[in-house]
Amino acid sequence: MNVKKIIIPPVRREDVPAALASLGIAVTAQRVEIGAILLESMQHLSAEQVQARLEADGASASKATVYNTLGLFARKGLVRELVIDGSRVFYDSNPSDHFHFYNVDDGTLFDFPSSPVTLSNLPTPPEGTKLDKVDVVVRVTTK
Amino acid sequence: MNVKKIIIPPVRREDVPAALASLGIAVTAQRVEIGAILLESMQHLSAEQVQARLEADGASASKATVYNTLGLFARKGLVRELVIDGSRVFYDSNPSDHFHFYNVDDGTLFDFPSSPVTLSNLPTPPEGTKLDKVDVVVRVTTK
DNA sequence: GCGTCAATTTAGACTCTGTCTAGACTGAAC
DNA sequence: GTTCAGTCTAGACAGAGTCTAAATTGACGC
Ligand SMILES: [Mn+2]
Ligand SMILES: [Mn+2]
Ligand SMILES: [Zn+2]
Ligand SMILES: [Zn+2]
Repeated sequence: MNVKKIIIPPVRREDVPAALASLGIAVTAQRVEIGAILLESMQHLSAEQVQARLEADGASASKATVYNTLGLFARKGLVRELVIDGSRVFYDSNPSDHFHFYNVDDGTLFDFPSSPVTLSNLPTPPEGTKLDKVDVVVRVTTK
Repeated sequence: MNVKKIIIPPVRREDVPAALASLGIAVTAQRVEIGAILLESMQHLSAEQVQARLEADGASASKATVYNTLGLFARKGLVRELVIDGSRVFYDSNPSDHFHFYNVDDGTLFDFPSSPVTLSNLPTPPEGTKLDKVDVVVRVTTK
């Protein structure tokens, strides 16, 4: 497999088990719940927000499971980890390449509108390393 | 002041008080110590690393002072806060615009070699917000 | 159905970074 | 030498995330 499989939201709840399986993620009740929450739409959720939605849905998972599951999903490429503000990590249910706006005053996080942003003349990675991913965060303040 | 004053390392220890003053930072013994450490060269240090170097230099400052001082320096534009990996913030003594490589395997952080990297067609910031800064982090793994 | 077993989940202790508070200290101004 | 605002300090506290050891799950073979 040279081209990485990508799952793009929205994914219907009933299709979540197959989506997990297609990425080699063993299906469990908790993983389906968490997957259904994330894949409902393209969004950016913290671990705490995921756990809050679980409760709201009448489901639940321990803190350890929430963290383990989000970490697993990120390693498998189902979601993308975003390090934005040092106080918590966000998980992005849109794993395709795109950039972000972050409002430092109110903490809101947006995707760039789809537009032909280009990053040119990227230097090659240092000797002995290979590119993993490029994160672009444009920080804005409320005017 | 429309163009922001920038201090570029290295700055000799004896010149640190004037550098602080020029940015409107009141000069104190602890601020000079911390400034001297950071401005010795272009580098990326965490709060913990700054405190360790203070001890190594026979100086010291409380944890609260280290954090307060780094936050103050960042607000005044002497250093730049870098959010790279969610476990701690780095302070970059090169405040001019530049991008970073981060090796996720060993935690090393490099500046891009100076090269004409360009980010084109950046969308305009969302209504009601204005651009603060653009952070580009290229994550690499050890091959 | 029943036992086995590896994978998963769990509660809660723990770690770590960073913040806060309340009092002590500093030093410039008078 | 008194005052006082700004700064510094120890240590309590908070919040995100990790770890551990035990309990649970569920697929599989019988
Ligand atoms: Mn933090
Ligand atoms: Mn963290
Ligand atoms: Zn996104
Ligand atoms: Zn840098």
